[in-house]
Amino acid sequence: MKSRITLKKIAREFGVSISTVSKALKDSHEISEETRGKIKAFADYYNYKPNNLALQLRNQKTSVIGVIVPEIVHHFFSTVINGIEKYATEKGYNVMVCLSNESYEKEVSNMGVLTNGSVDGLIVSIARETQQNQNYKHFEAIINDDFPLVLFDRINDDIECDKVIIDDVGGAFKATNHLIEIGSKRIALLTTQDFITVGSLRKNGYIKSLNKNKISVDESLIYKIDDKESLYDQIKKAINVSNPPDAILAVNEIYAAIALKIAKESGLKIPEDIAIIGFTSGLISEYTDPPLTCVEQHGFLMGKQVAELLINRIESTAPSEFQKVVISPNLKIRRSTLDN
Amino acid sequence: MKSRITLKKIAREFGVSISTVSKALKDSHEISEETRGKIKAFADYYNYKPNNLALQLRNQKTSVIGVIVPEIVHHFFSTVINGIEKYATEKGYNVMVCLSNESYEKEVSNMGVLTNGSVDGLIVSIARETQQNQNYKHFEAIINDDFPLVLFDRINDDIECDKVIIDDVGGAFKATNHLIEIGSKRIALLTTQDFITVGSLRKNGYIKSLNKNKISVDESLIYKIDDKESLYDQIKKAINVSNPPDAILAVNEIYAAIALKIAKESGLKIPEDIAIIGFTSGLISEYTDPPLTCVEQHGFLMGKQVAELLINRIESTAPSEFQKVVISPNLKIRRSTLDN
DNA sequence: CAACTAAACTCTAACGTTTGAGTAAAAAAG
DNA sequence: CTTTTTTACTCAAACGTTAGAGTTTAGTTG
Repeated sequence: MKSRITLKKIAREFGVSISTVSKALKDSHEISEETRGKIKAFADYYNYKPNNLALQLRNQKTSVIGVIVPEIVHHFFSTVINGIEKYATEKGYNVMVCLSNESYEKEVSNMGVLTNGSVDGLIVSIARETQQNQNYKHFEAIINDDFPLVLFDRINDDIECDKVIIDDVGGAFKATNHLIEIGSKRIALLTTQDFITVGSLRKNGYIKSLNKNKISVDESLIYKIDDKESLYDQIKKAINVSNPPDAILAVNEIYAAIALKIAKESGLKIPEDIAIIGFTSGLISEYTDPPLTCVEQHGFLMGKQVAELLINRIESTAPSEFQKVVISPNLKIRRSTLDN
Repeated sequence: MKSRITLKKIAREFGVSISTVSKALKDSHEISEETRGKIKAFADYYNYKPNNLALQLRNQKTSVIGVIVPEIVHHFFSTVINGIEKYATEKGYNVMVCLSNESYEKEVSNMGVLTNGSVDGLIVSIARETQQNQNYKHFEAIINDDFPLVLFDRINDDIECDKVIIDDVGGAFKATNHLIEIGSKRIALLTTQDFITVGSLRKNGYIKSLNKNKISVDESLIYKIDDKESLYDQIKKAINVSNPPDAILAVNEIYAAIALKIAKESGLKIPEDIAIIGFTSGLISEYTDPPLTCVEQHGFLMGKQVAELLINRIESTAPSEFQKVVISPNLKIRRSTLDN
């Protein structure tokens, strides 16, 4: 790669000092019309652009936001990133995306790299392994430095920073209420293992709705799916039983789509024999047959919120209280719970 | 944000010079055991980490790869990014993702920002608007500087750099051959407008297969879908006709899923009355009923390839010929083309 | 005891930029 | 013709780091 033209090279070309060139390019009145003109023409011709690193170092400001997410091939996360990028660009920031790949170690190393001057602030959704280990030392380190940080979706309440979450309890509550309204009595829950916070929150919403509707919680209807084994086999066990449930609430889209598939294969009619609701993150729910009713998570809005909180934190000088923004999901009713 | 500790501050603390500190932390024999010890302990206590910007400026190397894609909420692109990130991390690089949002202007500005020192190399998939305008000046600029650049998927042959593409012609050829083999005679093509290169390449593959199988090309069976209008209405016009096609090849997953939905609504049996194949990028095809046969694009592999080419280019000193890597897609046969 | 060597530092330049302070020469003012 | 002002510059420091060259002091050698 050819090295780019710098102020120094232009200065040498005209036998002037570097600061003369810098000022000339900034149209400073300190430099004569004539000198300004020739320097600008030359710089233009050689396509001079100030070096970002040098500017960032001098200004102690990168105008870059770091984002660390567990995965990127995931509709919800990529939608959030899209929202972050949109808001960040409007405000003159670039976005640097890193993946933790659900690994504690990668999360730590990514945070280490990004916080050493590369970015002005950080947005993180915590890796599964970190949530499992409950090891948040790497967060404490940057919190102590008052490094701008916003957590979203996969958060931890002990970390003192701005946060944005979906109202998972409310979403599951709404969904369960809807199932009860359409007459379901035995609602199975397909959830994740307990350490996944969103999974357990959604379970709480499910239980809250049952309680409110005076339906006793039947633990045998709650299935904790392990993502490392065959989803298909595990979900089959929830449906192919002697006394199958009359409704299913799945904490994500894939579980719901698989449940739908299995139910159909078992000859069950949807929603007559079994109604199904999932939490959406993608487009699958729209194209299944029947299309799936789902809890919509508003990832784009979430991204904008997250970016807004972070940029405010970066740009404000006065310290202010940390905020926790809760985004209410809404229920998108489709034919998997409603005949038309 | 509290300012981080620097060599200068440590130097001041012990009344030594900055270089003493720098060397002490690097365990240089030039510094006495005693001084080294206390400096290292102090640095450790205050969690000293060298500032990246300063290192990058000094070393003229950022170890960051820039990626510019048209969208991120898109299974194919996010999968490619995943592959890039995987390989880049292995090689000690970070990834900075920017979105062109299909806009020429954003592509130009993103490239401008990233190439001014922020990254060591750039990976781009060209925005729709840029392909439409045929304006590639911004690429020429960085090509002239020998700035490391790799294009993927949405490429332009006039830009001299490394490239990675899917064999779109071959994929569509395979898919069309398969349809003909199962007895389809009137195969409709749901494609994009001509300026989208992948769309027109897939059309070429379709035509190539018809020619090879001695089926005349019926232009009235080729539908150029405009992404800005209602996909549903446009695709309906391809199916709800007096003499409907007996097969559909769609150049992406959404078109295929919508076609499937419309065909079912119209009372057509799949695949008996109408067989359907799409190019996949996501998970939809797996969960439709029947599941869709599709051309699989290997985005992750593509990402690794792209990153490998770029990092080789960055790290090699000797100039070498530009490569064009072609990845062969494969046909995943599901029930939308085959009874079971 | 002069000359040399080793130890343990410091200095300086470099990466590329900005900006306030300093300076020399020319022009204007008194 | 001296003083002041203006013009058009250059200098120096700063951001944080590294690495080779230079310096000081003490100890060793012949």
